[in-house]
Amino acid sequence: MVEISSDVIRGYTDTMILSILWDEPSYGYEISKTIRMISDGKYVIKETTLYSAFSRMEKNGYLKSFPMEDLKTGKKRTYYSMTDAGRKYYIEKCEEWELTKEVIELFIRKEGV
Amino acid sequence: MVEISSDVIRGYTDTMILSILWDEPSYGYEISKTIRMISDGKYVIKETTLYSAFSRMEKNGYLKSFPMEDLKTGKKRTYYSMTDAGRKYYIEKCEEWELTKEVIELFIRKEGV
DNA sequence: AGACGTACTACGACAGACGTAGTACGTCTG
DNA sequence: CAGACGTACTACGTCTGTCGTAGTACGTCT
Repeated sequence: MVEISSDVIRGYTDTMILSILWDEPSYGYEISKTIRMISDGKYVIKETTLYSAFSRMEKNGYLKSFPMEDLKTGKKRTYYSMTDAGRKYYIEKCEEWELTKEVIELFIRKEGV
Repeated sequence: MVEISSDVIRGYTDTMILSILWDEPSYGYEISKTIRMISDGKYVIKETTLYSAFSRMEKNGYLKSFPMEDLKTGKKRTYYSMTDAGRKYYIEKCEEWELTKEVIELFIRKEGV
């Protein structure tokens, strides 16, 4: 069973989170469920990784947190929304990804080659 | 200028090195030049990163080092060659890469989308 | 009553990448 | 012929992101 190593994901958890926040604000638990769902269970972000990413990104000005009540349950949650800097950062990371992918693939052998 | 962040490469430097050692043994400086050449200057591995990867991989049994004279210059160099475990590891990393790439791309927006 | 899901926070460990520095030797250049 | 530069490392310490462990709190389900 091939598994994704955290060393590869490292540096892209932020991008995943921002990708989800692009359209609308959300909060921790919901984001983690969304990531699991989108990746079809192939990647499950650890809680500590998630919340440390939040505080890092808020410190860097990519996110803003605010308390809000969950629309469905009415419970108080800590929501996060993207800032303009966050959108810019996300777009840059997407460009960086294309380059990184290209470079790494120069050193990868496809199955059967 | 988009640059590759070390957090993404993290965990794939080993794979790059092994990729170069697949066909024939080589030594530090030569490997670093080869990586720079293959990636067309897009990725330049730091010396410390390279040599710490060597000792890590030798400890893990993926590489074996031996002293040998450079065929061109006749100078003594520390050569590294892949073990069977190294080849197995490299193949696994290539498979892992395919999965990782798939997952990350689910969170990446292509230019203009 | 206790398990489980939800929703966090705090603290510390770990590993890989990197910065800085130093050594040594040979070649090239002004 | 002195100094810069390329080659070929080694040693040591720092930083950062991920993750393990643990704890809190509240609601639902069985």
